Amino acid sequence: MRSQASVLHLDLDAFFAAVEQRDKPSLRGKPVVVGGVGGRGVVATASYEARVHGVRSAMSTREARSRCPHAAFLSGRFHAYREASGVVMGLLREVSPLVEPLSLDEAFVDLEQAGLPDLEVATVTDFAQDLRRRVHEATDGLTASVGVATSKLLAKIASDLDKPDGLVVVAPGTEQELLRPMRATIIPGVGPATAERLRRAGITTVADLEEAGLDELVRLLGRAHGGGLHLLSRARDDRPVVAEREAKSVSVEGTYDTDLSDLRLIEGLLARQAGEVATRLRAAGLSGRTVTIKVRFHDFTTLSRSTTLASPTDHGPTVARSARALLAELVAGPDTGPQVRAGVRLLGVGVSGLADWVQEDLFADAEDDGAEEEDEELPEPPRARHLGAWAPGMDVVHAELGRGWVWGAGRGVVTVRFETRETPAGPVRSFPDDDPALRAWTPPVPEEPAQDPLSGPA
DNA sequence: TCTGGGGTCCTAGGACCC
DNA sequence: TCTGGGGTCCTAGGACCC
Repeated sequence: MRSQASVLHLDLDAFFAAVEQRDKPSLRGKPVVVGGVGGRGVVATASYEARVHGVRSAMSTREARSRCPHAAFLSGRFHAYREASGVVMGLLREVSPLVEPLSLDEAFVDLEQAGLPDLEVATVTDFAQDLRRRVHEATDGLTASVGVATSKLLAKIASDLDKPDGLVVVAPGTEQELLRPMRATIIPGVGPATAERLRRAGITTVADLEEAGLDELVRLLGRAHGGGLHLLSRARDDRPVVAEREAKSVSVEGTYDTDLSDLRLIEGLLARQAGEVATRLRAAGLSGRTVTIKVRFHDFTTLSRSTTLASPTDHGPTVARSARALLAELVAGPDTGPQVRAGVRLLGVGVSGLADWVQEDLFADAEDDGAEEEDEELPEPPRARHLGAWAPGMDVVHAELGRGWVWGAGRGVVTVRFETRETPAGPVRSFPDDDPALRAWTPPVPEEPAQDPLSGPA
């Protein structure tokens, strides 16, 4: 534990939804829900206006629609989220060399490295308020909630106490009195399963955790988890802020609007995902030895199968071949074969066991050349057909009318609202969905140079 | 038509080696 | 005949986080 409040945690408020409201003036002050818009989508972020109606993260979009039918349901624009995140992370790195991003919208900052005159509560409070103001300015209006404390645990909990647009500094020495009355689930790592086990043992608050003692927690939750919780419940947390954390795996998965049972289609989709994984590996200068496929059936049971290669690869066809072999084993299995044929709702491919180099292996190259396969004509997956090219919320540009965003699409018509971050709320116009004057818009400059291609959505 | 996508960490058992 | 440990790698699954 540090003796001074020098760990800062910053969390952008309702991040995805806030970026959408910033960039879509007509949505400011209105309920906005960002997430999967298909039949099996879930909510990634709801604006505070939508939360009033009970819309929450991880809720199915179907339920969110029933709770808040008048909300704007948007599928998400990750280029915009990455851009905004890059601005914020850049700002944080200006302030301290030791910044640990946790996701696009969250980071720890080590204030011991920030060059403050001292780390008294008044000083870090002023500093944090100034930082929040600068984030607001640099992002054109996004708000951040900040917690500052003597540890990561307390800083993170504190940033949540006065959300949105809040600041809580936990005075050194007051950590335990703050923590004790709180639910055990306030501690990161205590999710539904752990909470239920604890509840059955009569443990619901942090104070209960503290009383339980190490032995009981280890008995209930296992060595690592129990031991960790024993320390955290006493506000004992020495985890350092770590700037660079290397990726350990890269994966792609997809849930389809209707269950898949056509084996050729499943194989083709898996091969496509393998190619995407390999492309992302190469973009990050990584390669890996273990290929894993993930399959979820109609009843939500999920299984994975993996295989480890002799040397690391970043080669699409090699990943695809492993994935295909793993699928073939499943299809041949007496239990899993019928499950696959009964319908698959999710497919995924991942590569782990990463190294930041590719082993020279002439023999592997020779094999690959022989095994290279032509891309076969694949039936379109149901999701693509369902959504079409115009996803709600996406950026578009019209040859005469300029930039706008897709308000809705269907039955051969796209509706666009013409407005941007810099304009007032704009007019709505509809077009045939194959109107050549209308194109998807992507940012002119590639991406934030500081952002690595592995950082994904939250 | 409940239940996304991209990750991390942990556990547990078996193989294998010393 | 009986009886070890420890360490590492691999696989599968589960919990959790944002």
